Amino acid sequence: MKETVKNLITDALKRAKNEGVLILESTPDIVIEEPKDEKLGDFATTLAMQLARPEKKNPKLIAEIICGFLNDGVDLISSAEVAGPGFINIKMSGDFFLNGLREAIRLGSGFGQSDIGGKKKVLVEFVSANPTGPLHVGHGRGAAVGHALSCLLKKAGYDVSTEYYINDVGNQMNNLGRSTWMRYKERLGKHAVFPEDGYQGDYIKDIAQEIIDKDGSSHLDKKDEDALTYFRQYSKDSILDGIRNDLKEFRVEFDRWFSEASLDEDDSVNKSIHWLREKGFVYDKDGATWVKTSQFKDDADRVIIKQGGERTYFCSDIAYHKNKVDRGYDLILDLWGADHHGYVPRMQSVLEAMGYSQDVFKVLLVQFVTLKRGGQKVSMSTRSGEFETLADVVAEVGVDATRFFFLMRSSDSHLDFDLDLAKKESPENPVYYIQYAHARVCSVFRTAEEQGVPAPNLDSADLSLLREEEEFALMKKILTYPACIEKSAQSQEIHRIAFYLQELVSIFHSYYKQHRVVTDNRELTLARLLLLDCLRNVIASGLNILGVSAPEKM
RNA sequence: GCCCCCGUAGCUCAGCAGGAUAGAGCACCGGAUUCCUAAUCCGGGGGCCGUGCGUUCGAAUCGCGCCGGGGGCACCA
Repeated sequence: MKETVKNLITDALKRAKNEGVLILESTPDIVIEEPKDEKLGDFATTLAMQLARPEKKNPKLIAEIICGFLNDGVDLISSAEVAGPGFINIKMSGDFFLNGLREAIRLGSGFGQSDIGGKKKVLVEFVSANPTGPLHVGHGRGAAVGHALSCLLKKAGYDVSTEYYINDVGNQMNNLGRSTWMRYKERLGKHAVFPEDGYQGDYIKDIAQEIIDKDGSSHLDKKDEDALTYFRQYSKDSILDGIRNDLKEFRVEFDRWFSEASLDEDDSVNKSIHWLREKGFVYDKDGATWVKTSQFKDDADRVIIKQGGERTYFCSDIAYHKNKVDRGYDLILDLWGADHHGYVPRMQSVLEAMGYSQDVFKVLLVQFVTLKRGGQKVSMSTRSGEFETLADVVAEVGVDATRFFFLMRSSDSHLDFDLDLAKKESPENPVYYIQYAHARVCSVFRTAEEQGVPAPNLDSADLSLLREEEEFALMKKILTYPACIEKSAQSQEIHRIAFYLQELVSIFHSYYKQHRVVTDNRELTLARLLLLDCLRNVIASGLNILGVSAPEKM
């Protein structure tokens, strides 16, 4: 839409130049904005102010010249006026919006699809919680944001894949295995020393019980080492199944689950270290092996192999990220919890050392979630195992509300998640406000059908019958949907979609109150239905990006 | 000490590739239903945009300092 306006202005500038009224040595970048106050016009540009210097003219005068050309014989513009210090305010004609609406209707559910992504291959990695316990609310936010962002990027024309990285190697897995093993022994009345840094949660006891139910006490005869191998594997699989299931319930699925262990199978961890060593980025000190990240963005070198010969998490992460880049993605997007922010420079540093472009890897930090109940913070201590799991929250407030609450705030802001509010099936709850609009539109269509009004289409309905102010307000908002998609995708800010939907739907509710859609006037009814059909598409499309359902009835 | 995020209405937050009188929801007060869903709509009050300085014709928006809140600074993951 703005593009069209831009073209009209560019055209006006050309004519001004041809007639010698403006010099225009270089074509300026024309920025189209929407005035805060609608009464001023549909669009505005500060172009004249920008041109003041190069043209050596008063901005107001330049604005007047440009307005002259815009007002002269441009059908789509109804008026162009100078305001204030040199703003150009433009009102568009009804046809301009009706044309836009026709195009939106023609595109149907494809409306909003953009190609700014240029089919660039993007890999979005998110959640990637360690398989040592169930997902908590923090992971939930990451899951919702990651998934919604993937949908958004697809809609914006990127070629998106999603991935979950499973840290199924190392100390924590041993710890997990030992924790379950000890709980198992405890339950069977044997002497057991629970590891000091073991996993405390009740889910460990549940897994131990599962094994008892399945295998009885047969593992007691095993050597410690053999038992551990079994308990480690079993616990990991069990927890991972739980995670997969929680995510599925939360409507989040991944294209690929990438196991850290698989990086050993093809020796790629060692290969990465070797490669870095050959290039001189790796050295040995104090019995450990270090990588020279401080040569790049990091403020210290980092250990990749500990004194005991064990690898750090960072070590395999290097191989994993190299693997991701080598798979040919144009952009690697990682969503991390904000507590990992200190980890960003070292990852960037290693990729830089490896000679990859600095633009290929980007981390989005998702800030913390504070759960509130009755105005009180809900404590979330993982150690004691009394944290709120994602599954608990979903069970309490439902998938739609949970997802929406995670997505309605900028992800780099801390989030206060008010459980009482999210749970309410009442007007204070913003999810229902949007969903209700969709249901309402569907209801109008049911009424129309009952009254024998056929489904409208561009041939049967005459859109020029739409003349109400509120109808144009609705059209205008609908038509900014593609721009909203693009801006959200470019800035990777999913909350913009949530805000857009609330604004869009608010205009609809207001329109609905003032004008009846299904009336005796068949022609007008068809035109209004077609407008609402388009609206319904946009709401459904936006909600779909957020992973929130668009109900036909409420 | 260093690093990241945040500070805007009573509360939760938008706005921040500088622009016209700073917005929304909730809460509060007052109204609206013979008719397609009142989970809705309309109206009202409410703001030194944390603070100081700087850049600019113009700053909530950009830069620096300070204050306040959250988080992070492992041979943990």
